[in-house]
Amino acid sequence: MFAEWFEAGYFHPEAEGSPEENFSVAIPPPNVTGALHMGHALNGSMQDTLVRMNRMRGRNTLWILGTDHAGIATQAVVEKMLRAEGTSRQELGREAFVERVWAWKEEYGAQIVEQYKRLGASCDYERERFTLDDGYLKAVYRVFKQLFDKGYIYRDDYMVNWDPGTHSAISDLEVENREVEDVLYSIDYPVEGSDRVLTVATVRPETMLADTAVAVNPGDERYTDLVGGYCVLPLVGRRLPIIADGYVDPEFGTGALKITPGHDVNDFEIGRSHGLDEIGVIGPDGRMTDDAGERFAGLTIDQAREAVVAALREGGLIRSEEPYAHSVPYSHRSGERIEPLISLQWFCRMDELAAPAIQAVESDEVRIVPPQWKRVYLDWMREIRPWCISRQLWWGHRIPVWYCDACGANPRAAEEPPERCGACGGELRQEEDVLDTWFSSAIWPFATLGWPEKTPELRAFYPTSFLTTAREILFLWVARMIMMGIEFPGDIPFRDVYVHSVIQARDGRRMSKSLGTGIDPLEEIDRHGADALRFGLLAMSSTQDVRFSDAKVEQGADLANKLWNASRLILLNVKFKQDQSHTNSAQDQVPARVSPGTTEPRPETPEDRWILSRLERTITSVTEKLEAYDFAHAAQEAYAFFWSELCDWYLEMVKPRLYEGDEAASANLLWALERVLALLHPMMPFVTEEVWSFHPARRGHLAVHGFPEADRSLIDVEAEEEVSAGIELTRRLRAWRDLVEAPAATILPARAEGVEPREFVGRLARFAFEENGGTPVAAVGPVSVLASEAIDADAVRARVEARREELRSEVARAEGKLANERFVANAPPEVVAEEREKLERYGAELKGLSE
RNA sequence: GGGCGCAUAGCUCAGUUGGGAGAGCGCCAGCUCGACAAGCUGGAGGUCACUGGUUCGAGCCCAGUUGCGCCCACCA
Repeated sequence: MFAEWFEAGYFHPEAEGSPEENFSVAIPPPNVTGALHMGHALNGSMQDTLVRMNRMRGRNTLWILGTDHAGIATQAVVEKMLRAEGTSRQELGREAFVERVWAWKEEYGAQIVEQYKRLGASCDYERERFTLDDGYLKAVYRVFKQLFDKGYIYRDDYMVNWDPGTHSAISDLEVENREVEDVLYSIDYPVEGSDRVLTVATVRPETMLADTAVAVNPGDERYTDLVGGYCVLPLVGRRLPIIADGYVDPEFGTGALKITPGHDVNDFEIGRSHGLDEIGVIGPDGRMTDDAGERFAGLTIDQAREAVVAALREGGLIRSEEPYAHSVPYSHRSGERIEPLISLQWFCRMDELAAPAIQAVESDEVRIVPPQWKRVYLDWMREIRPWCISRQLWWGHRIPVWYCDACGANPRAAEEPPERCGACGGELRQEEDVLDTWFSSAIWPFATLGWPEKTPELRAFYPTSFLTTAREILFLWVARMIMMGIEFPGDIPFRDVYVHSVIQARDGRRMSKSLGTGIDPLEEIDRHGADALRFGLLAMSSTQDVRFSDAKVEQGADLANKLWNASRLILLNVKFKQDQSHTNSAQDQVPARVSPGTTEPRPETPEDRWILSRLERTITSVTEKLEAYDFAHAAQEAYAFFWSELCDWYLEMVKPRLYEGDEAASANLLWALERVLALLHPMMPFVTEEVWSFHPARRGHLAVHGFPEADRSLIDVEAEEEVSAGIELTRRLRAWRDLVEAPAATILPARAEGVEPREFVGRLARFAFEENGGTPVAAVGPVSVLASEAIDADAVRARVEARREELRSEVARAEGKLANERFVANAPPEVVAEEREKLERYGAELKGLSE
């Protein structure tokens, strides 16, 4: 089925028309390292549903597909492979290593794309992009150069999150804080020229080797006299100025704080404002440097901590040790503890870029749904800090900056490698570092369309229509796309951002590979089918996080099955000229493929008018839900209409007519089936397309069939009321016979009092309505059940008594309400009227039963 | 420390503006009804976390309490 769509070119639109009239989506690019996980499956199902709906509406629709080179993740995978081979990236050298990664990408990178096809995703597979392909690289370099020229990009020695695992700086957003139990050491620092000591507290005694000051609060009278003096750093002997800084909390510990500008973010800030020395004792490899002193150099951090503590203990300088729970930064990428250290990195100033991106969301030009995320976005953007964009990796976009070692001219950025130094003509050397992966992701919506070239695709499909995303990348990715979109192509990258919920594991934990809690969507597809998984995911999605529900996937599978079976009933029995020549002999009882025709509704009976009316209401409602990104209710409403109203009721109502060859019934069934298939197709493309292939009105694929638009003229309130009443009566009659334990197959005699019920009532409830004669034994609504051998008199009496009880309490309830003067006075008149009507109705029934 | 969210049937979740608590699954009973037992029919099952308030009326609004979850954050 997928191949048919694909080969027909439905997913590959011409680059025509304007973004306003077209519909386009840029897929959040999966990592090349990845396999389809449940997040992709959910996200993909949502996007495909809207993409297919809009394509069916006849809009020129593009769903751009591609993958992300995912710098750190991919490099790590290949490095692991090299280790298994007994070699390393250092041994291979940069060029050979990068070649290996490319080779790896060529071999495995296509996997995830194939998996999207299994899900049924109607992406444009012919326009697939990769964040490192040639055109994309050009776009990245153009962006870098322009930001550089504007002065936003600069190089600085600054405190960064150093990840000893990946040997690279990483951004604040890639750091996760974990609660950790550490030991808080209190250490005495002797005051110079005095026998006093300042006691400082730290969980990281090894960093004391890099201390360059001790700070106290300026208002702290205990230490006023010491400010301006010095401490002597134990083990090292360095003189540490005692400084005053408002940052220090006098309430915490002794109120004295050791300052380590080289290894602590706060201390770094304090150090810069006081002009303190910055000493680094921990190297990029996570080991102590020579500056830590002979005694400690070369030790790992843990070893150094032990050694420092031992040495301090020996000197009697540790005043106390106590357990201390606090949060510690860990690398989201490698899982190792982050070392804050000072390092020469490239940064991008964000203030100017953020301002219009804040404005765009404030004004709802970019609409964030659900709306609570708007504030989260705005709060973060208003506090935005410079972005460290360099990474000490080899896999990625090498920063397009060149240095001249000969004359030491200022580094220059260029889109193409410059030949020679502009100043002295000397050889140039390109920056070794690569860009943060998110730097290239940030330009995804327009770089994939060919920017900076003025391509037809860019003209036709930018800005894109919407973005679905998990909230965890709201800052990491979404915010940056908005900034870059406004800065470069000059327009927001998408109108709507839909932040979807997270599907958790069955036990409520996070789905994660490392926890072993992941559920593989491909296995679910194997087991239940892609349609079932899609339906299940849409139906279980919500505004809040939800646990993965096997039941919802099974509900989807059941729906697919029901669609097939109900269609079989309709298509095998409907009166329509069938072409037997295409009989599919491979499958038993599968209806023949039939020649094309057209369907039109033919509302002749109230039942016809009822189902047609209900169908139009369902179309309206499901469409509204989909447009509001309320996939769960859209899916479940479509399910409920099809299953309950169409199958359980209408099909049963019209069976006799269908078997007799009633043309109106046939026409209505074909019409309803066509519209239901089209309505469900965006959510469940495979089974609907398959069933459609047997529909006599078939013209071409359902994938490009018109999406149903509700026809208000078919809404019929009168028929809805009449048939609803018949359904209600049928239900009550069935319940009644069950309660009196009437044999299921027996047709019971009854008499209609007043209005004759619709024909289906007697048939479906298995009652025969007689004109006269018989002894009434019970009243069910307007129906008197007549005595017969099949009915046990005691059971009837019990049933009638039970009903009396029900009615008495209902009457009492209504009377109580109406006796309350304040209710009658204050409640809206229609509510009061309703209550009066109930009292009357129940009262009448009770009276009837008592006679 | 700040922000956001969640507690409703055995389970997973809905519940639009305040006017008799719903779905799917599970459970019980019945059913070879000319599509479907992956089905059909009927049924049982709820102190809407707790306390107080507003209101004629509260699952829904307000205040507080308890228990969970997530995000952000530079107290050693």
